[in-house]
Amino acid sequence: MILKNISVDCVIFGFDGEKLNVLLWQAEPEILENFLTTKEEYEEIKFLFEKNPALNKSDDFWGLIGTHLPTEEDLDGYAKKILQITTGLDEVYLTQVHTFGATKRVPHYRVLTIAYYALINPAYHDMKLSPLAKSVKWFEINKLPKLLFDHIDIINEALSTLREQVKYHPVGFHLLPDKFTLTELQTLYEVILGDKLDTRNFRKKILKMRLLVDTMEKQTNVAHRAAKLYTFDMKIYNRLTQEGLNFSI
Amino acid sequence: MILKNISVDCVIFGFDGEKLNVLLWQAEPEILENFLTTKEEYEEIKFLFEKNPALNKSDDFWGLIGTHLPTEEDLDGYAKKILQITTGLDEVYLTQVHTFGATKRVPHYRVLTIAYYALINPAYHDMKLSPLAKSVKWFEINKLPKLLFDHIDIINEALSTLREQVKYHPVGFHLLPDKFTLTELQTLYEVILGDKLDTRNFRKKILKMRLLVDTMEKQTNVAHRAAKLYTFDMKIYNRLTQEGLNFSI
DNA sequence: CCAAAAGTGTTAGACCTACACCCATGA
DNA sequence: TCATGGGTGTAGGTCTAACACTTTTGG
Repeated sequence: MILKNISVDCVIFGFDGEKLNVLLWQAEPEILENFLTTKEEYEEIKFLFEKNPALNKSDDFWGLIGTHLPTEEDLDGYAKKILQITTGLDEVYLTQVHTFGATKRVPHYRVLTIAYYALINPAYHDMKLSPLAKSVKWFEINKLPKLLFDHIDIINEALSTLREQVKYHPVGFHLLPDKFTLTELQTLYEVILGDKLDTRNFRKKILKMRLLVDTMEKQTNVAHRAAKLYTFDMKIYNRLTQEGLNFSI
Repeated sequence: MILKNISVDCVIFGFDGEKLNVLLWQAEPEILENFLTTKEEYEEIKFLFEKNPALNKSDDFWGLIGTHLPTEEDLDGYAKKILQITTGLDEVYLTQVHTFGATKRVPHYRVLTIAYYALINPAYHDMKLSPLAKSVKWFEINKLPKLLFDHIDIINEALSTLREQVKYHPVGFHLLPDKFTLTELQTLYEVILGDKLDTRNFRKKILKMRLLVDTMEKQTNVAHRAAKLYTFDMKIYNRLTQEGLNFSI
């Protein structure tokens, strides 16, 4: 059984070393069926999609990844499931952001959506291998396509939540590969906060936290001085996640 | 029409000058009817309440103020409406906190609840004048009664959101009367943060923000030196609400 | 004149900001 | 040897934390 008035949408952020991206899809009927446990579940809500002109295949509208919530699924668990199916990732940073519930946010039917945001590192997953490959695509956060419903509001809300979070919690690290350079970390912060940071001060502040561990490795095959690779100290990472930190550089 | 799978619950915080309190109710059928536009709406969901043993009048369980969401009500608007009916207050600080959606959070039926929290100043409203007077009561935040469902989790989540918010946004002021003393403000912060603060440092920090305006009035009828009364500067207040502030005293 | 809470300043250390040059690497 | 980005230190100003006594008021 499907809860017809309730959907879950995920704003999936990814960082490619230069830009902040969001993962969007064009949800065709056969894809939606993958999300639901039984064919009957899909039949139940099919009319919502068929009635909706913005979901015609001919259209160039994109949407957040998500579907209606099945009766027997916990809310948080289902958000996680959506992410697993879409990206193949299991241990992902995923948090509820906000519930959008204006009466007219979706035409023809009352649907509230509970928005989550996720931070993933695209390097860990080759999207081309996913069964959803044809319909899923990364978009730069400031070059978004036309979006369904109020999805632009949802993305903006998730982005401002990310910006708030990143100031006091070490969330940004979820977007990086296991080993990363200080410059990559700085670029990540600059992209999220939308501002340039001073390199020397940034490094001082980060290193003082003792959050980073020098792996003793370096970049290879770069046409300039190779940068040290760091990883982060899980103990200190977890402590800072609990206690918060002040990262208003 | 009522959305049977969706309810809205409000965690209403009040400050009496000494303690932080939460407003709870014992929702009897005749009271619930007041919240719904038509009698038919109540009939639709009556069975949910009748089936629920925790809602027998004989019981000493209390719950958060809230009901199921009607189809034609915007989510935010309805949370505001609940608050209006309960407290008579109109211009109230009200924010969405979190949506609780575990499958078994309510027995017999799947109900997700969207939790809001509100900050009000009880001095502005005599609860005894409300038609809900018999069923509504303030409880100290650390002397809560037995609570329905997962309402204790909801209160805890709202409280930790309040604690986070208060560090970087001037939300605490909503809990104070128009004119207040610096000691009252300090007590409020101490109660919310659950910690003692240094009086001299607190005053320096607050006054440096230029957020407070000296009304040139003083307390009367106190058996000690009368304290100055302050109000706050709405322009600076609004700016700080936008930009955030650092109140980690 | 007593009890009770209001009100006030200084100092030492930590932290933040601004700023410019040399270093290592591959092509 | 050149182009490219990696890596480093200092000084001045601001903010924070710790700390104790005098003032005003009503009873």
